Amino acid sequence: MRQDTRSTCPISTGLEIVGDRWTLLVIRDMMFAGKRHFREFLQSEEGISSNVLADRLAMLVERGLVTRAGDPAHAQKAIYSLTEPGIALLPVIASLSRWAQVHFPATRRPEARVFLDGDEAAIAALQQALRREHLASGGR
Amino acid sequence: MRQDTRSTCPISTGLEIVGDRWTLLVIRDMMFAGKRHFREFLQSEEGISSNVLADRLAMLVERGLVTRAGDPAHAQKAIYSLTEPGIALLPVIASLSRWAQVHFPATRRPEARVFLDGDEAAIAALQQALRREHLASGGR
DNA sequence: CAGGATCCGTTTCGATACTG
DNA sequence: CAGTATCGAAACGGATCCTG
Repeated sequence: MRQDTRSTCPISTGLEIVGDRWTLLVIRDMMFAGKRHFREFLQSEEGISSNVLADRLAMLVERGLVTRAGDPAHAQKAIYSLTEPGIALLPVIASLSRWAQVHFPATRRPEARVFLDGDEAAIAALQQALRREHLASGGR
Repeated sequence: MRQDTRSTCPISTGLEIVGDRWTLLVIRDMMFAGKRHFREFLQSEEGISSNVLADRLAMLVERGLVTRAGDPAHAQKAIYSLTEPGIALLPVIASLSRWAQVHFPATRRPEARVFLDGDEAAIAALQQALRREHLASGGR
């Protein structure tokens, strides 16, 4: 029972997890802009709205890419932090970012400059920093 | 590190281009499953619907990731083919795929096995094959 | 028959007002 | 400040229809 009308593709993509319009943007903000609080994500220039942001953060926590620290019931602190699976997305985002800069330079904002893809040392260093931060703020 | 109300992130992501739910799936099918025709994309197990598929293909052609060959006005052949920017996404998809397999093995379908990330030679070879195919089927 | 357009019910989004 | 409630707008998904 291999082949019916539905043909399958020989790779899995992970797009079920990060394939929507906002999820990767939130993760990017945590990685490269050091954002930790609900309010900070709201202020990203792409302009996510609060209900969608709440939804995506909840999903990220549920799937284990992010943890939420602070009072579980009601907290006005709410610190979000990347877990290991989340941190592991760094090379993917770097790779995508480089693709965009090379093939669609027009979409690049003036301030956009970090260019990690291919720089293994820099990637590893940033990942280490994120790991340390994760541990510091309530880790795992 | 500067801060106003709209804080910006130091990298551009390319998500404006490939950040929706379907675009990367179509590209993946072209890369790894050798799909070329409208009908074939429709049959992917994720189940894209024909109106959405038509829309995404048109957008991919417009943005230059894909070309459409056949009679420009009305053709019942309609062969879609990846351009260089499209082909350049291969490492990104490979990287994402590996991430998913490592951190979310549960999402992996049994048939999913290709594992190119990190295998530079294999990536380059597949890209070469795609370039040849692109030239063969109406190139540029 | 293939590519794709059209119609329409359902889901998701986006903006903003609101609550603890 | 961290979210929720609400509601109109847009996108989706499915079926069907149209055109070579």
